[in-house]
Amino acid sequence: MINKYIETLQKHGLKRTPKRLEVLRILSEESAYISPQKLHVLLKEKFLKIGLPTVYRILQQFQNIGIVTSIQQDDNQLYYYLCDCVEKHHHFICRKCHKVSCLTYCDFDNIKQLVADQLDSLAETHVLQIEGLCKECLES
Amino acid sequence: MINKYIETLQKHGLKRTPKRLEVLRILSEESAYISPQKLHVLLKEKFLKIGLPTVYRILQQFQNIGIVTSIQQDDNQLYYYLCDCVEKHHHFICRKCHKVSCLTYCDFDNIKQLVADQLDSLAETHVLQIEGLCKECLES
DNA sequence: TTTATAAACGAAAACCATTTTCATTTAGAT
DNA sequence: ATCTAAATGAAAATGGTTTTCGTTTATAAA
Repeated sequence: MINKYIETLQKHGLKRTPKRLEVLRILSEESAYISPQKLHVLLKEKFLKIGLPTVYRILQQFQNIGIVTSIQQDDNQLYYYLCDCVEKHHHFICRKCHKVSCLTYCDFDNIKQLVADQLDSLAETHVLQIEGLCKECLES
Repeated sequence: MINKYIETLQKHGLKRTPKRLEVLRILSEESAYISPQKLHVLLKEKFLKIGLPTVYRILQQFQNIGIVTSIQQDDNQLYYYLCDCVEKHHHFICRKCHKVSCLTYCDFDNIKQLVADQLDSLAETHVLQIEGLCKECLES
């Protein structure tokens, strides 16, 4: 599974460095979104010397090449999660455990049409963030 | 038009201060989203002494009582715009002139159902941000 | 395998939006 | 007119994120 991401790295001219690989490993084993700070703590378990700027750089690069997505929570902080995003879809985020789940849903074609009809405007991008309680958190 | 917002202020126990009224006036004459910094500059044209913390406090309070909405742009900054939001709807934002337009559209009922069906989860909130080019910016 | 080079990285500081603290002022009720 | 909680200004603090720059490393070519 990680191999697919490594290919994406190389396709975009990003070198295959130990730190990038470890970030991929951590993110792929994590079902919840994660803060750069927490990722930094996890990375320090493996690397004696790794700075927070490196973590930020890696996350930004990964976001640029489309293998991570960032979300902004109410605390005005960025969080990140891994998603290949091959097909258009959205994510459901549990506000309690922070788990991110893919939702087979995207209404952008409809939205584009409505924006054209109602506003004579051109919709180019959209971001949909859905939050609530996941199955496990509902049961507990 | 502003009167409605003033009522909302008082309904929520916020005093009718000159600075809050001026913020309402500026926002109601502004069709684009605005940064706290720019709002501060505009407010200083009328008030000799007004601090940035006051601007932030007013915007947060207005957001709490539902008369302004905040959005986060790629520069990691918060911007604000006025909207009464009486009915469920979303906004279209022009990425060039930053104008905010209401769009008669909300698919949340459907989303709730899909989240229940696909994930056995409960969708509680959603944020949809639609960006593109408005009519004027398309023509120019 | 060695070498060359651009990319990656660490350390430290800078940046800057936002928040907090606290003393003073003010809006609105009595 | 008086009172009191809310609002505000000033200054500093906070803290997430970015920049700078010198050093190291991944990778391709020799």
